[in-house]
Amino acid sequence: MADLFPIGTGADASSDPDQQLSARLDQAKRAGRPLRIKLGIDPTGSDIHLGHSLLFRKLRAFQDAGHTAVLIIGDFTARIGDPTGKSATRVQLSAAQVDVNAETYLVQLGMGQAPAHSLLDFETPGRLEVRRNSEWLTALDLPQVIELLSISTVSQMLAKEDFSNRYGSGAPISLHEFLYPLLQGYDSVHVQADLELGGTDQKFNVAIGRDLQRHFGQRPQFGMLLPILPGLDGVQKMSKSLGNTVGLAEDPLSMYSKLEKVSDSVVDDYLILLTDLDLASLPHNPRERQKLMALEVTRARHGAAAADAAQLDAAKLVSGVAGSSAAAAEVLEASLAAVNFPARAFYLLSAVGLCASSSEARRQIQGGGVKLDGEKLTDPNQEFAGPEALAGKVLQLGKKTFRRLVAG
RNA sequence: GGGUCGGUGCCCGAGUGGUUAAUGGGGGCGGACUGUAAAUCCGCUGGCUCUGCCUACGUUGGUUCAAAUCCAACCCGGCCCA
Repeated sequence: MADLFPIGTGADASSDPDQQLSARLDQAKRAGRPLRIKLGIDPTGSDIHLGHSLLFRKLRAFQDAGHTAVLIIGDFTARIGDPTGKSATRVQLSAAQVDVNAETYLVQLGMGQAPAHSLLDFETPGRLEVRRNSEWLTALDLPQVIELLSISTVSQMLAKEDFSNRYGSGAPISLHEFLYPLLQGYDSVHVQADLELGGTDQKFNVAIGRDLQRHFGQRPQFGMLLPILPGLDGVQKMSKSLGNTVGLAEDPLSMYSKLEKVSDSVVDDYLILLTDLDLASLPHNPRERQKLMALEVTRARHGAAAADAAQLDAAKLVSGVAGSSAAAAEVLEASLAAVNFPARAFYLLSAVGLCASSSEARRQIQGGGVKLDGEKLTDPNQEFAGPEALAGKVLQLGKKTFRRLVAG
């Protein structure tokens, strides 16, 4: 399912360890050294989602085959922002924000957990290097930067679709954005990567890495380009900034509920890319397929028991019997400790975190979207004297959001 | 550096002195419907324990009873020229 780059055609390709991955593997094996598999992630958000998990699953497969995963936390490049797939200049992140994000990434990848249950193997010696690219990128001086810049050309950069689109439509492109592919490529030089993993949209960046490695006298890396997972909307790629993701850290219920609602058009893609199921053996009814996919993906992350429970709970939620059902056990609790009584309904909603603001809460109540223990609230000014009147009850916003109120 | 056009709410984009928290789309959130979703229809889409008060049209000042709308300076962007 992955594309290799370069493909390695031509007369002598099959034996050239720079053109044919199998030749490189043989060579490494004879030399008794593992390959260095580079995967870079920019800690621009705080969640790893299913789109990323494709890459990590592949990286783990390399680890299990005895190779060294070189995970690069792009703490420096994140501050520039990868222009790939972007139609506007990215907001630059602060160093502190990047640090926080990087930390949560590692936890989600399984740092501190046993390899059997985690996405990456953090424990077996020699299987994982975690590097931050600020380590070497902050040390570059101007002559070195100029050297990097001299390796590529303006027309090469403008040939990249994202840049040409923006240039063509008159959107601004800052010069520093041209630096991104070069810096990412320089990462490959610094860690001496044999192979870089990435989505198919990373081909340009991987190719730049090869150019730079050659320039600095190293043998160029291979690129293994994995398909891009479509997002929940079924149209655009799964991406945090588009809000169409399923996060690995999400609880089974929300993971399942999101997945069982994806467009029919991407159900098969998810089955192929995220599960090991055989498509031919699956039911043809689209709804059945969809639910099976959601269940299987949730199982892979949370285990069969939790996934099955999530499926049951999801069914109960839509049929509207959530209040007292088993699902209620999983409902988030909200403390009334921070609420100042007497509390009016709209204030309660915002104080408990169900609505972003009290004005929004007021509107939701007026719109008929709020229930308390299954009973619709109609008056935003309805007053509650004290916590005793509310403790233990379930406050509901819309069909999917619940909070069980607890005293203290 | 010169010329020119422009910067409006999450995004796009109307509005060129006065019922303007600011038309209209998109997106989002809620409601109805359905096999979930989509599509469709309806409501909402600054904040505040709210029948009132506060903050908003790049920034800062100014003119005026009154400014997103006029003036000045500055900041930022597009295009053309250098």
